This record gives sequence, structure tokens and C-alpha cells, in this order.
Amino acid sequence: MYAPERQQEILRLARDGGRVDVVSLAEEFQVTAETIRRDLKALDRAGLIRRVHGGAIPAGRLDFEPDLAERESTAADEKDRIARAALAELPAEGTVILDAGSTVARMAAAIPPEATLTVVTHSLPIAARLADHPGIQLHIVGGRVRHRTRAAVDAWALRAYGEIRADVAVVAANGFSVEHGLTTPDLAEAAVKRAALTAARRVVLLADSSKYAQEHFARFGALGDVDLLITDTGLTPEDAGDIERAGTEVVRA
Amino acid sequence: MYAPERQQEILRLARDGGRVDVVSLAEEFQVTAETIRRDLKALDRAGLIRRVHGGAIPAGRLDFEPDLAERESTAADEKDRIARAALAELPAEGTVILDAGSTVARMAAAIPPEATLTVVTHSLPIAARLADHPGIQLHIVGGRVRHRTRAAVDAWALRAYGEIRADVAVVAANGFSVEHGLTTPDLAEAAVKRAALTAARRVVLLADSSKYAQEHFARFGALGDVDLLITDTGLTPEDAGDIERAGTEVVRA
DNA sequence: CTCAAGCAGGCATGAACGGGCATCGGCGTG
DNA sequence: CACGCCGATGCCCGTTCATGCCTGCTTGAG
Repeated sequence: MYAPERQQEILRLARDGGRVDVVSLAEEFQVTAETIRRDLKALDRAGLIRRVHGGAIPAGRLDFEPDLAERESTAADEKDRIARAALAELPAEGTVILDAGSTVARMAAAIPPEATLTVVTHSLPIAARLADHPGIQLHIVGGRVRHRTRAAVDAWALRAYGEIRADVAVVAANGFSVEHGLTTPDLAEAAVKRAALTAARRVVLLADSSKYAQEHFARFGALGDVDLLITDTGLTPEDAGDIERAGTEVVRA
Repeated sequence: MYAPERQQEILRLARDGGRVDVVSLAEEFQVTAETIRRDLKALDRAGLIRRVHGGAIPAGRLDFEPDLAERESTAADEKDRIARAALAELPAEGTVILDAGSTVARMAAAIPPEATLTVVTHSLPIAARLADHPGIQLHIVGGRVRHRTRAAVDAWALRAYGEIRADVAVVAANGFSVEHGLTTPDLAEAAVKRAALTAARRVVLLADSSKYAQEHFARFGALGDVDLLITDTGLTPEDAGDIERAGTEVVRA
């Protein structure tokens, strides 16, 4: 049996039964658990199933995001400190653009209940969290929703950001460096990020130190476009100095 | 049972019953209270429930106008039947507009994983549910988000619906009658609903029978704008007859 | 104010995971 | 036909995850 056939069959089993688990699939198909894990990983990347510890569940069956809890594992501590530091950069009253990204989402979740802000975002998870915040006037930016990031992109999003001016934009990047600026893997998402930071008077970048010197496919701005970078202590003082000389204030939380 | 499955189930229990408590959940799922607490913490972080001493209560109400958990439980059975019947009205492939509303949300949650559709919605809860559905190309309509209904309204939303054409619009109403048409309490929301149904070739209204002969502040269309009404058996055959004579097909699920 | 119930955090453990490396077999190229 | 490449699979081992247990702290009902 070829791998794609097996994967197809796994998908069918997952949808029929609502769940599959690694060990019984391994028995079923007479292969090792590693192979099954690889299959599940492939199906997960394709967005067809959702991986869980010990097996998988067909996509769309959960109406919440396990990865919001999962992601916390990766550099959770740093992200938390960054998120808390970023709160101080929000204006007391005014308009804020929030980019998609787990660190930004954490910051959004930590906005105190008594805050009064106007928030504009193209991130579905962030919007969901802020939707019942009594003091926040929330605006969602429309567009095609990318499955992976649950962020709105394309024409509607670009136009919406082109029509507004905000006091602060809080953005995330998958990679940043003095030479190559701000990068992310997806072109459409990069375009929206670019529109978002253009729409704000002040740009705050949240990025843990593992993103430093990383480059990804799509560039959406120069480091010089960023007024303030909030990162963690994993960024060396020398690197921080380089960035500050380029005109971006650096906070190492 | 996987942790996310358990969490999903806890969420369902919380929404159904309006509350859950740690010890009975621990018994129910045959795990220790610590595990349940971790689950509740995860759900709390995701913003879906609110933690209280000894248990939790649902927070993410994907609910409609007037009240909170009361509505969700009221007529839950009818709404489920209506939602299931509505599934049959979705095209096999094509574009669908989904209005905000708990019955529509139930239908959205029941869309099978193998469906391939383009969905446009201004409802945050519905978007959240469909965001990781592999076969669905999701578009969110932007706008100001109303806290009550978590639906986008105002200029961005109206313009977006003005720019598209869909095969079917599935809409909800707080009140409907032959004389006064389709009504809802909020003007801004009514405007969006009107735009949504204008953008579709075929309009399906989901409304349980308690909505019949109700009138609310803002009118967004005539019953004649609706091609098909799906309701429950609480609507008398005579009333159904009246409606059908006005040109709207009626299904009593 | 008291105190049992509930809670957070630390620690232990077994299962699950993932990356690196070796092997195998098919397939195209020369 | 021989060779080498590459994808698929299996194996190994250090790491992470989910869960349970324990301990000391917090909470809130009486």
C-alpha cells in the first residue's frame, strides 16, 4: 500500500470515527508508529486533521483552538513577558491595530477589563477574545481567512487598513533582522501586515529572540519601520545595539 | 479520550447546562480533579468559559439578542432539527452567506467535513467554527463588532455584501410575520441582514416557531424576500398556509 | 473568624514524540 | 544493464506531554 493511499484511508477512518489513534492505525496498516505519525503530520499540514497527543481528530470538529494552548509550550515564558511589556505601549485611550500572532494574542488576552480602546484586527482568535470586552470598541477587518493563522487577508483586508489611521500597531513577524527586515512565510499575509503598519503612527514589534536573524519568504517592511521592538533577554546586548543604531528602540523583557 | 476531546465535551456540557463543576466532571470523565482543572484553565485561556470557584460557566455565547444562556437552552431541540434540515439547502458546491444567529451557528457546526463550499459570514462565532474546516473557503466580512451578537456591522460590512453574489443566504430573524416581515432589535444589524439577503440568489430563513408573529424594532425585509422558511412543528399548519400563500415555501422540521 | 474545599505549583512516570541515521526498493539515466 | 538517486520506512534515543500525586496556600460559606 502506498503512503497516499494509506493517508486517504486514515482520513476516512478519522472522519467516520471522529478520531484515530497512532497505535491502532499502526496495527491496522502493519507499519510502525513512526510511519503513522508521519502520515498524520502530513494530513495535519494539509489541514485535513488536527493532531493531538496519541492520535488525531478530523479538522473542524473542535470549535476551539488547541494550538493556542499548545503554542504556549514554545517559548511560553518569553512570550508572556513580552506580552506584558507590550501592554504598557497601548495608549490610555485611542486606536490600536493588532496583528495576528500568538504573542499578540496573549497581549490581547491580558488587556485589563477597565481599558477603553478602539481595536482593529484581522485576526479571528484575537477578535474572539476581545469581542466581549466591555471597554473595547472592536472592529474586525474582513477578507479571506487563512486556515493556518486564522487571519483575514486579500483585498478586503488591504482596503480596510488603507482607510484607517491608528495610534499604534502591534505587529508580529516570523523573522527579523537589520539587513532583511521583517519577514513571514506567506505573501498574502505579508501584504496585510504591511498595510497594517502603514496605517499606524507608531509601530511596535513583538518578537521573541528566536526570530532574530531568521528570514522567511515574504518581506513586509524594514526594521527601520519599527519604532519599538519588544523581545526577550535571549537577544544579545550587541544585537540589541545594532538594532538601536538602526533607529529602533529595543526593550528586552 | 484525548484532552482536546474532553475539553470539547466539557465546553458542550457547560453550554448546555449553563455551568459545570470540577468534581462531577472528574467523575464523569474518570480523571482526577487536577486534570479537569487543567482543562478548565485551557478553556478559560481560550476565552470559551469563565472560571469560577469549584467549576466554570460558559463565556463565549454565540447567542442572539435578548438574553444569555436562557436562549441557548430554549428551543434547543427545535433549533437542532431546523439546523439539520437547513443543511440540505446548502449547494453541493458554491457560495453561501451565513447570517449571525444561534440556529445558523448550529447549522454551520454541522457542515460535514467533506463539504466544499465558499462561505461568507459577518458572524465571529460562525467564522471561528468554520476556520479550520478543510473544505471551506471562508471569507469574513469586516466591520464594527457588536458585543451582544459578535457580528460585524456598519460600513465595511455593508460594502462587502454589496460587492458579492452568493448562491444562498441563510438568515435568521428575531421576529417574522406576513404583515411585518423580518425584524430584529438592532438597526445596524438589520442593515447588514438586508445587504446579505440582497446579495444572494436564494434566501433561506431559519426561525423557530416562537419567532412567528413577533415584531422587533428594525425591519430588514418582507417575508416575500424569503424563498424558503425552515421552522419547527410549533407553527400551525394554518399559519404555514398563510405564509405559503405569500410565496414562501415552508418546511416544518 | 474558622476550616474544609478548592487551587497552584512542583515533581514523578510512562507513553508519545521527533530528529537523525540506516536500509530498502523502485525508477530514471547514461 | 549498472548505477546512483530519492522517497518511504524502520530503528534509536533524548525530549516532551498528559496525568496523577503531594504540599502548602487561598477562598468563601457558614
